[in-house]
Amino acid sequence: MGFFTSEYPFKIDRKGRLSVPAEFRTVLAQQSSPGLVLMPAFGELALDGCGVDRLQALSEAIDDPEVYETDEEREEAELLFGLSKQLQFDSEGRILLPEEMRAHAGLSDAVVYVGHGPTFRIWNPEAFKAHKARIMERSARAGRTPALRLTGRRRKRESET
Amino acid sequence: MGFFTSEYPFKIDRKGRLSVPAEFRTVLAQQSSPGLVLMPAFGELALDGCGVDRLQALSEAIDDPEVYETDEEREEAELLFGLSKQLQFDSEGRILLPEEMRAHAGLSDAVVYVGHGPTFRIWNPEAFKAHKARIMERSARAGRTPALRLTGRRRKRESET
DNA sequence: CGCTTCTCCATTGACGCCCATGATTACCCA
DNA sequence: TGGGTAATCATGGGCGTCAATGGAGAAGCG
Repeated sequence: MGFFTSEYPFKIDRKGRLSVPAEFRTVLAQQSSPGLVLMPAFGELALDGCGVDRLQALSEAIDDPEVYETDEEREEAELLFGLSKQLQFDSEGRILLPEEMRAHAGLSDAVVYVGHGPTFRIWNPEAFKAHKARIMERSARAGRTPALRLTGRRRKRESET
Repeated sequence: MGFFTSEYPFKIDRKGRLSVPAEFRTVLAQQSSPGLVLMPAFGELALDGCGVDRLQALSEAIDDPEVYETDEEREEAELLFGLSKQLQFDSEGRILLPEEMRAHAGLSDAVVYVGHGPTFRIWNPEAFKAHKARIMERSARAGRTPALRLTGRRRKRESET
């Protein structure tokens, strides 16, 4: 399955329509059902997006007693399902942003799409700029170079002991 | 899977296009999806490149709760996906270098590809020359002969005891 | 009947596709 | 083995197509 990368600035038109980057659409087109899913990103002026198949998998995980360890976590996950919306593209590859989504992320006339691998995020542009700066500064202060990992630290620690 | 070796000087044409070495393309052609992935190399005037499969694996690791233990590290990884770009070859095996990439590595009209094994790097030629000299000098001063390793020291020690 | 939401069409600018060229390399055959 | 030939590669440029965006009209819903 595909994954989402890169940043794309896009405009919201006067009718509340928002084009989805062509690259994202080709990834989403590989899914079993067209369209995409949006949900609010908690604590950020942003929306989280993904394909329908991911929500299907998350839905199955809700039933798996191994996945959520506490009732609280499960309840939060259930709430997120309620806040999610499945949206279809129009013939030009646009979606109509629901009002709650625009309100949550404080979107007026522009957004930034940011690929996160299996998901992507739709940001308020100013909020994203600030977020990015904050993350970069934090990682620099921690003397760390941001890196992608294939495996966890735990495995390394085990071999050290 | 293949690996990347050697150094190749290449030109950026007036339209911002950059040929990918034929040797690299044959390695990349073995992947499940054509094209390549570029991301800025932190702290260097260079870009890191790899095949799509590698990023696919890194993408799956994002969902694994064992891999990124802290929210900070995960946020940095997500940001890196935003800074990464999936690029397709044109019919002549070239890519179109995005403006941010050129800006990060200070690329004007020439680059040097350097194979790093599972990945490769696209360098600003002057920066690479300086980098190479610095590494060689450092290893000479440390009285060390550069060497490739198959396994880490730690594991070796364990097996000795 | 008014408002929202799809469908259709238009525009413009970027990007991918095609063709061309020179140079090097690999290949073949005597 | 050596020379000739064909193939491949790096590079350049023209042009058609598609993507992003905007707007007008038709169709659904309250």
